[in-house]
Amino acid sequence: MTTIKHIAQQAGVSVTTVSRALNGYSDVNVKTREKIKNIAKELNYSPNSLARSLVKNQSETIGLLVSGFTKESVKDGFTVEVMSGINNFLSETEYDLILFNTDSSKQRKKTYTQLCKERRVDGVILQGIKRDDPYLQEVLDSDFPCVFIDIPVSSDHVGYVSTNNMEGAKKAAAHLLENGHKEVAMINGHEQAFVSRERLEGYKSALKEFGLPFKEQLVEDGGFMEEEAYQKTLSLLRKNKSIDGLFCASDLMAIGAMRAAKELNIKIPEELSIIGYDDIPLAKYVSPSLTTISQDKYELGFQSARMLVSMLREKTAPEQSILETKLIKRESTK
Amino acid sequence: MTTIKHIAQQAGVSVTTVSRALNGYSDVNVKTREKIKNIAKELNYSPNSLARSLVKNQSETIGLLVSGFTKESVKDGFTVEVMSGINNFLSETEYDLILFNTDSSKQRKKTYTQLCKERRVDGVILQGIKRDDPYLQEVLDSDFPCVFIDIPVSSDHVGYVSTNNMEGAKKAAAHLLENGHKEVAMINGHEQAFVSRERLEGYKSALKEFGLPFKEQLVEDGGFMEEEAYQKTLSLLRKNKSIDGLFCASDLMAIGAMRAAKELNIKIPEELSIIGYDDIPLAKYVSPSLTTISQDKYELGFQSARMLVSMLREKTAPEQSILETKLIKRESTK
DNA sequence: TTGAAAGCGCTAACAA
DNA sequence: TTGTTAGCGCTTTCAA
Repeated sequence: MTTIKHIAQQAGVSVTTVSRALNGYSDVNVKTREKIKNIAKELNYSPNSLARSLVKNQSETIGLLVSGFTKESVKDGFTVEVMSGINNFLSETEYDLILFNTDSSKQRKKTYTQLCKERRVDGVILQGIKRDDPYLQEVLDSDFPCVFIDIPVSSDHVGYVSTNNMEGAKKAAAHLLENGHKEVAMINGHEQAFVSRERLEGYKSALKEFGLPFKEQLVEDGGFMEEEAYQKTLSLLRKNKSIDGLFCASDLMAIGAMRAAKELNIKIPEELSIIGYDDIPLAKYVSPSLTTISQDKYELGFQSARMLVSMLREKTAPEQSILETKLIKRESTK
Repeated sequence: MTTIKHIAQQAGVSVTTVSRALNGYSDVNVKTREKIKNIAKELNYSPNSLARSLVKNQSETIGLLVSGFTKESVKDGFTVEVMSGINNFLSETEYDLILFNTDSSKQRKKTYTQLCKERRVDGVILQGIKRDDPYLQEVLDSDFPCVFIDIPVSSDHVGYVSTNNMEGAKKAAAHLLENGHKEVAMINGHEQAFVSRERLEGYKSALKEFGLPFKEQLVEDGGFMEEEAYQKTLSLLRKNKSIDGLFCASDLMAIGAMRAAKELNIKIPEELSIIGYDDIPLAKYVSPSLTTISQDKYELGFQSARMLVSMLREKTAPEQSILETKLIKRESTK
């Protein structure tokens, strides 16, 4: 493999000059530069980014820590769309993405920060980490430039991008209440998700606005999983015959809920309106198609990458960015 | 940031000894090792993988070149599932994944091989590259250990994993023909996809087996896109009223085709049977649910990672691995 | 405009 | 069992 040493030899100059010529420094003779560039091309030279990173002490890589990249959770295209946004922004920069799998056994031995430190990534994007994740604090304690997705935590080196979950959930519940539903239940995600807390607040807030009491027994956690939501909905509907509206904190769970309703011969939306959250690709295609709160997953990724790169390049302070949601009316609600 | 130098100082030994102790070499005194390990922990030491890679001339990273990681193509979860398989295998190894975006403008300046060479990746997995991609040859000409997904090309440093597209397509067409369909059309992908050729062959082969002639005018390319398939199906059905079966080379296209049929008030499957290819998550949920040929996308990724790692670690020869497909009977075919 | 020299953090002969 | 030395490929002072 060709190195600048080889080029220097061929060109009869020092490695310093080669380095300068190839990196576009101005203080090098035009002819020398041309000569060097030609030789480099001839020799099919590729700079060794490892060597460069080592001396410059920056790797031009960004670490991506995602959970939810498992076989099962591929279905709700959430993580992918986020990644697609990140990827698209980064593709216009000098940074490459290095993917760390947080579900691996490797991860259990090496903490997130260890992984990042070893690879000397310049910054990190985190998505899908739970509130009780033991390593979350570690990341905060480190001094890695970080952007969290959907984790409203920040410090001098940590920013986040999220959507307005509280408003979104409120919109969802309000949509049902506006249309005359009186007994609106909720299938939430799980205790350890930041967004779940916020969405619960939104739901409560809507109830309050419509002068309805919050009833504990109408809220269940579905763990963001279709099957679990199906089970919970089943028991919810069996126990509370008067439920006429159901807000699910994810589309996948809403799909599970729809299945439960069908099984109980409850007509959607005539007897029960169901509204989801996320607007995943599936939502449009299920039958009846799913009314939902759309969040811009691509933008979530795109913005987090943008923020991180800005922190790295322009030394800007981390921000707290909140994206808005949108109600998408389809067939599953009256 | 702590280095082995610091540790060496603290421990009163040479850096060599530290290196050996930390890397688990046997020729180091137990007490010295313990001492060094303790100091390392105390100082919160993290090895610098860049330095190590530089000297060892291997980076323990695998490059992933995917196309189809754009905002639009997220819908058919194909790429994601493949990535999930790759990721899952690699998470049990020492390798990390570095993601190169092939749709970027950066890519136009730097070829795939350049990206890989600069980052000194140990091997590469390629997916979604077209036959006419100018860089494909370059990869072949290089000496990077490579595994292609769905590109049946191999050499002494290139293996591939694919599914039996010919058989799969044949199964699809045969499924329609067996059930009495006489005029079976096909919406294929595009000219530049390896799999499209093979699937066309499978389709022809089934026709032949059932003693039916191949009719050029019954085959159109839908570019693997829902919208395009919708358009093509529309014109196909308008021109050929006798079509009673349709084989689409991807589920997404089949979904587009279903929409076209609905628009023309053609009943599925009573008047027209439609069969897809891939078995993406959507397939089960559309209405009527889509009969399709399932390919194991996760396995595609998993196996390619497995092969590559085996090539890297055990210096095994690249293989040609072909996975089988499975007919999934649902409601869209009689 | 160019080069010599030092060094980024690590590994690996080789010698002791 | 340990240390000395050289070197991976590059950038960056500093001096010429």
